[in-house]
Amino acid sequence: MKRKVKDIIAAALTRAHGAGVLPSPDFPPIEVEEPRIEAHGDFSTNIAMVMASIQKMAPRKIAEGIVGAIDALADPDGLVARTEIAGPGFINFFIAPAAWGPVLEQVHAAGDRYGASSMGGGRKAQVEFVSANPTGPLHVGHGRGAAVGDAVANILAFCGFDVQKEYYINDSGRQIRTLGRSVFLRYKQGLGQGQTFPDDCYQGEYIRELAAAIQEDKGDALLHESEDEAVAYCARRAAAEILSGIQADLKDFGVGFDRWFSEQDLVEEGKVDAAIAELKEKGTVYEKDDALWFRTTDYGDEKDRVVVRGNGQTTYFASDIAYHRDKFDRGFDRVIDVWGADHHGYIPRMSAGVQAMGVDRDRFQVILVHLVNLLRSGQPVAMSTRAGEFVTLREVVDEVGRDAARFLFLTRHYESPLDFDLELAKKKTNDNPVYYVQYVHARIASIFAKGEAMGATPAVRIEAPSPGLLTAAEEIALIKALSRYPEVVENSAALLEPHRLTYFLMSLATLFHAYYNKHRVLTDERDLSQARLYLALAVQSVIRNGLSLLGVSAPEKM
RNA sequence: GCGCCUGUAGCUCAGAUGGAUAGAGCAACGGACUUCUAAUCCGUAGGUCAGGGGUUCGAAUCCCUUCAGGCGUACCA
Repeated sequence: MKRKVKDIIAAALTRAHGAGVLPSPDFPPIEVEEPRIEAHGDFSTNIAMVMASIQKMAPRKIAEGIVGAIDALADPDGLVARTEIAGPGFINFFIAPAAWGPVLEQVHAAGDRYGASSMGGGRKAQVEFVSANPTGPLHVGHGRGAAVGDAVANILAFCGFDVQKEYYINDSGRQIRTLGRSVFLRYKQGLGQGQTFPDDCYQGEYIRELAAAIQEDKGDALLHESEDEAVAYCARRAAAEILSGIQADLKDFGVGFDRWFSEQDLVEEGKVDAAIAELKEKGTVYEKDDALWFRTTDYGDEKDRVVVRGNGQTTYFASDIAYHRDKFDRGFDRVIDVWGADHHGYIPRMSAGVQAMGVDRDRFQVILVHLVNLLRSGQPVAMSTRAGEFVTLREVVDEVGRDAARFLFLTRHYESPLDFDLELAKKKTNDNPVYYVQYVHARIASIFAKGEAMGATPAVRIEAPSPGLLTAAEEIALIKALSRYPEVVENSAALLEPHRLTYFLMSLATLFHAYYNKHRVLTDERDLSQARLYLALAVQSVIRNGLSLLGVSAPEKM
């Protein structure tokens, strides 16, 4: 609808210029917004004020010229019932109530694809997210990253990008060795070789469990191997087991990946060395204090960074450069990384890496997801990663359910810290937005069940009602909201902000609940009932559509 | 110290690319179930958009600055 109003304005501008009312043919982009205040109409434009200096005319005078040019030629469908010039020069548009009808037809015609766009033009985009080290189970923070990454990927795919979802496994390097050492020490303790357990080892109970499993399997065999071999064995085995746990957790959270990318493979295939060689070739590295430094300051970083340490080992950063080299080699036009906010200092460095490889900097984007504060009835739940005491994603999902967890993770902008209250997440009331939205879907399903029992024909589902039946204020408000959906989806995609969709769904739900309480869908009048069923079905479709982009189910019954 | 993020109603938060009189939920108070699911709705009340400058027809939004909080600032990952 907004699109059509823009077209009308554009036509009016041309006509006004042709009639000599507007001296200059130089028209700025037309912006149309929906005023907050109802009295200001359904849409309004500031075009007259923006053009004032170009046309060398007073804004209100220009507005008069434009309004005068809105005639049957500019508005062939007769959408505009009335216009007015207000304030410093706004033009307000009042849409004829009957003109909203076709929006519903569009919703029904497009079905599951309503709101989809070709914005991405089939370009390849990769979203890499979660990527937690396989040194321990996923916690709630990872859950938020998973919910955000998955939703962003879904939204981009819906907007015409060819999206691939990837998980990067840090299965090489020091943390994995520490994992092996931790497990081996617990293993030795289990066999009575009790030594002190260092602070820099992983403290969690799961380490003991892994050690116990190894003991059960291998007895004391590892004690007869060299320590290096034993630690390496523990590391390999523990990492594999933890990783399969992570994979199961994500699967049960409804998050799937197209590819699990191993850092170890990257190293073994020589891609890390190749990346370093490429940097050398390009002359962006230098040696200092036995180490090899990458001149990231050339790309805006605050200091240069080491890629090869004095001891000859490559850094994590070196792997990451190689990894991103590989991503772009795989043909992605856009690479989007979802990181925990504590890694924000890493962005300039990674961006430097990408640019040094000759990739345009805006093809690489990072979404920083801020932390989750876990609460229970308003009280913080003690969490200490240090002591290995943290609440896992699985525990949370088991307690509150997958839909609640996923939806609540998306109720904030990801750069805002999120309070996640376990008790609130379980509540089945107004306080809990998940059920509030899902309830609309179930309610409408229930109306249809009732309608069929009353003998409403299936035809109501596909036939557009005759115009003029859906004129209640609540009905127009619902249709307006539905007409905004495609724009909300596009904005979500353009800004990589799924919470916009979450908020849209909550406000659509509010409108429907209000409508439901005020009007009956199933009435004695057949035509009216059909019209309202047609509207209700459109609302249900958009709710389902939006929830599915967020990875949340749309139940028929609650 | 430097860098990034945040600061909007008592609480939790929306307000992309500058628009008219600042938005929602919760909490508080008062109402609505013989009805298609009350997991709902309606109403009342609540504000120096952290403070101060600037840019312009117009600023929560852009710029500068002060303050407060969070995070980062490794030859760790």
